[in-house]
Amino acid sequence: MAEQSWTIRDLAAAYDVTLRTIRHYEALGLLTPERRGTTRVFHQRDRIRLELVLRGRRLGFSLDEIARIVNMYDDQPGEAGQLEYLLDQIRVRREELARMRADIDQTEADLDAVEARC
Amino acid sequence: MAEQSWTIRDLAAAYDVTLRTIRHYEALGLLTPERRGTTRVFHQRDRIRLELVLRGRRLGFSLDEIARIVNMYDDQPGEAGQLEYLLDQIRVRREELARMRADIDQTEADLDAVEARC
DNA sequence: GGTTACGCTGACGTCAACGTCAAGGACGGT
DNA sequence: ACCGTCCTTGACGTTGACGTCAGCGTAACC
Repeated sequence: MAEQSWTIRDLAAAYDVTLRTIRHYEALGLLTPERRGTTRVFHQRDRIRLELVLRGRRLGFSLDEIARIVNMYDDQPGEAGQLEYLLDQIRVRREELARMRADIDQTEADLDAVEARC
Repeated sequence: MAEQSWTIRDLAAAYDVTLRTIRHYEALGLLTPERRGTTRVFHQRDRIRLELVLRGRRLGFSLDEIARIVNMYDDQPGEAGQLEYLLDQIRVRREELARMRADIDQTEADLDAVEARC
């Protein structure tokens, strides 16, 4: 069975983003579609990447940070220094996520209080 | 005992933001310091507000959204329409927070996987 | 063979969230 | 009297994340 592929328009519709956004993400190296002539051809890999990007975006990360994060998924951690760096980045992200979770908890508690006042 | 107060510099140092940021937040109505002459004088209320703003910021909300949220804490929900609107806003925020929590869970699971690969 | 639909690349515009001067007023210390 | 420190208000600059428009190519359809 041949590998499935999508046009830029397909992808934009599927994830509710604009064509410009997808092109922008490619310019930043977040997506690396195949080219047939000048036309972009997207594969499953690109869909997964886009999902990662959008999730990062919802979590408030900059596209720059997201780039570093998604590249962690692909990188073969060749050298030992690279590996160390990678694990360090993971630790940093975990800390951010943990603080976010705490912020969410606090905010929800606050919302509870506001709601109770009604 | 007199109410405690702080200068703009105190507040900036305490929350690790710039003076410009604090002035910007005042311009947007997020902070409403007292004035002694032209000089801003901050009180406990402003500290609490600033904490809310920074939490909202860490969660990726725009200052505009944050303004609406923090004002929910103060508003006396006068009319019934206002109240309805307020509760609706709370519901919307809760949904966003819930999705963020899911995103965080997913991202942490992904980080686990990346880490395990090492 | 003209129109419509889709694709591409520049390149300039926009908006939020500040950064960064410039120019000045109000203090305390020496 | 003058310095250093803190405060103020404009006002223009910057960065990120796209929006938007111009100008063009191509493939399908009628």
